[in-house]
Amino acid sequence: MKEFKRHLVTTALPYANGPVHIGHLAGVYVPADIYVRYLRLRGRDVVFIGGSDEHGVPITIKARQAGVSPQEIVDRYHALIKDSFERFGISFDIYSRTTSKIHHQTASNFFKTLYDNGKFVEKETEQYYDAEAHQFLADRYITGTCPHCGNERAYGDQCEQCGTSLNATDLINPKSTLSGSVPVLRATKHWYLPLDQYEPFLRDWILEGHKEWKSNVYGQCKSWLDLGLQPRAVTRDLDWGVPVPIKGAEGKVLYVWFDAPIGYISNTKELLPDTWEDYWKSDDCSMVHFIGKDNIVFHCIIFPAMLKAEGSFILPQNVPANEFLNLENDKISTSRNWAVWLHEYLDDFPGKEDVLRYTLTANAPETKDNNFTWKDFQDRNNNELVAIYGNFVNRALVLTQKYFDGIVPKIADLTDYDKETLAEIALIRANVENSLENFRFREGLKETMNLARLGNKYLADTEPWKLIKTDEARVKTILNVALQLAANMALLSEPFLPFSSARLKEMLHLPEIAWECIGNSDLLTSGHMLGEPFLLFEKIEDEDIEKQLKRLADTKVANEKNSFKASPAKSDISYDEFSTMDIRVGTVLEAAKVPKTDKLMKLLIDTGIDKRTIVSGIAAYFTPEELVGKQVCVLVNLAPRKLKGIDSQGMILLAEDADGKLVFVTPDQAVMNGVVVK
RNA sequence: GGCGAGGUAGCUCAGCUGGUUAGAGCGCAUGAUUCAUAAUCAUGAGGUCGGCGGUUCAAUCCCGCCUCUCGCUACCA
Repeated sequence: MKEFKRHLVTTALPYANGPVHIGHLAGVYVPADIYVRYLRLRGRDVVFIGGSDEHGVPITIKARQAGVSPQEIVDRYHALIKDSFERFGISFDIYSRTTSKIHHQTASNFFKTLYDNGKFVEKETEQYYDAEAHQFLADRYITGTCPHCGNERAYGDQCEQCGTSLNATDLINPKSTLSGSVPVLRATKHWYLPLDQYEPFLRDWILEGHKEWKSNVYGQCKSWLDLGLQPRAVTRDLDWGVPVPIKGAEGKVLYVWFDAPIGYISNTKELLPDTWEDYWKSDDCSMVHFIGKDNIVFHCIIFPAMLKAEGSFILPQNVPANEFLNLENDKISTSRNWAVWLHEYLDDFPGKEDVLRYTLTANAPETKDNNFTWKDFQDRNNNELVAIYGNFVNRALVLTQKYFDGIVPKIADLTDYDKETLAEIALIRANVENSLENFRFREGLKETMNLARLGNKYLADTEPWKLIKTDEARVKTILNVALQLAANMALLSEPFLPFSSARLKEMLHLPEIAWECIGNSDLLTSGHMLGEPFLLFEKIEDEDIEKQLKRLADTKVANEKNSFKASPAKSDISYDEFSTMDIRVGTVLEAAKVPKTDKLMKLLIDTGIDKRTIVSGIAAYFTPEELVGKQVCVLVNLAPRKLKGIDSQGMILLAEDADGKLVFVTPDQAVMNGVVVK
């Protein structure tokens, strides 16, 4: 592995419309912080960049809902996020934000450079425009009736009732959420980054040049490249963001995914106004992006293409993306409040920052999605941190206190076993280093704990509490060795457990010692006065865990209550309008799954009028066998539509339950096919 | 459906380019021990390495098919 002069470590910018939860921590911030702390301890030149992502449509919507300005929203969450990271010991060199002046300038200049060098393609498309509010509407600003489930409050990008993703133009009766007026389609011009042109470069750089990347990252990139890249719009019609810095682009801003990664550059600039280019534009700097798997394509495909287009920046050396963390066997979800929020954890478990850091690292989703449970959190604290690490330290200190008044005793003679034990430290250190250099944090942590295990074994084998009656000189040697192990543990565990490391150093009255000294057996000199022993970790009781579990159970109950709300009645219609719908009872004659789809079923229906083909999205809930012979209600005068190449002539009526399950609306006695439903 | 990642002991995970009896931590059982927050130490039980085929002298590791989980994507009148 090439030795770099400088290191630039970035973490995904959390979106400033909500607080940070354990999923963010486990996937991005904890591993990044371990890596950075390690590099610093090795004396490497490293900058650690973080910040809030504060632009984009969801923030403007949240602001509108709360009746405040977008700035107020981002101010609130930026402050909350920044503060909780700080309390949790994520050791950013800077945690800034994309609404900063310097970011606006940087992003603006970046765009301008690409524009001036002809790196963009201009395209005109038709988008909804609100004539009353005098602006184009992002998909999220348009509501209307979902063509699938009839929800009248579906958004232009997605219906939140049935989960379908939509195009704004799909909506029935579209309405602008700004003015309530009916939007009109109008042409608008945007700039696109022609990603397709960068395909050969990306292919060579990633697929040939970075085979060492994690398999999930490499595989995802390969998948994208093999599918073929499309030009992507880098601008939007919106009034919240970085204005597009060219003439004729008034009212347009940079699309949020274009401006956000530039935030890494801006924040470095803010931190190091004079020397930032040493990190961003010098081949002897290694840049590493810590992200979650949802961000792979942005950091491995799009941002590198942007950097390449600009021309003067380096590309990331690695992008160690993690998978996702689940919570108590369920997906973490901000909207469902299914999460452990960092700021709440810090309040509920004061002084236990390292317990969460430990649990999240030991169980990090490095290779696949993992599950966080409070029981596991308690077990790892009680059985590992307390029983192995804390206990060993406590034993060494308490024995020294008891026998030698807390003064590091002098070594008489080292036995072979003593020497072997001490020699083990350097081996463990090498293993930890190797793990961390290769982004294997789980493994590094386990290795670190092996040092404490070694200490416990050493004490059990040498039994100083027995020897004290017969051979005080030997006990002095034993405790000296044990204390050296404890001191080494204080140093070795620092990247992972910085708070405990500091407390242990304090307990040992250990001065600042270089990482390279780990493995030495004279970190504490004889005659050195130790501090008062206190407990490094405390047990976590069942009631603490039960409190957290109850909170989650309450959330679940609340979610179930909220999940089903009968949608409000639609506006009145006349009988004539109703009677235009021709609904008949029909019988299913044949049913077969449509190949190459998950949900579509092709049905042949005897409507009494004729026999016709209808395609319906019910394959997930019914088998063909149970459908044949069934009587159903059919809207027969719905305009035909092609689905997967099959002409669908009508619609089967179904009721969708709160959990999405579909149920037929069917006559409760057999009737003739073709009978009218009214 | 397409693509990607994953399916290894009760739980969480290792297993690097195929090679002797498949490993670790936690949990469990038994024994030892009492300096220590009943904390530790030793020993042990426990796996048809998702299923079926194939390549090979030899496959957890390579190839094909199937199946389950997660993600991206298509589809839902």
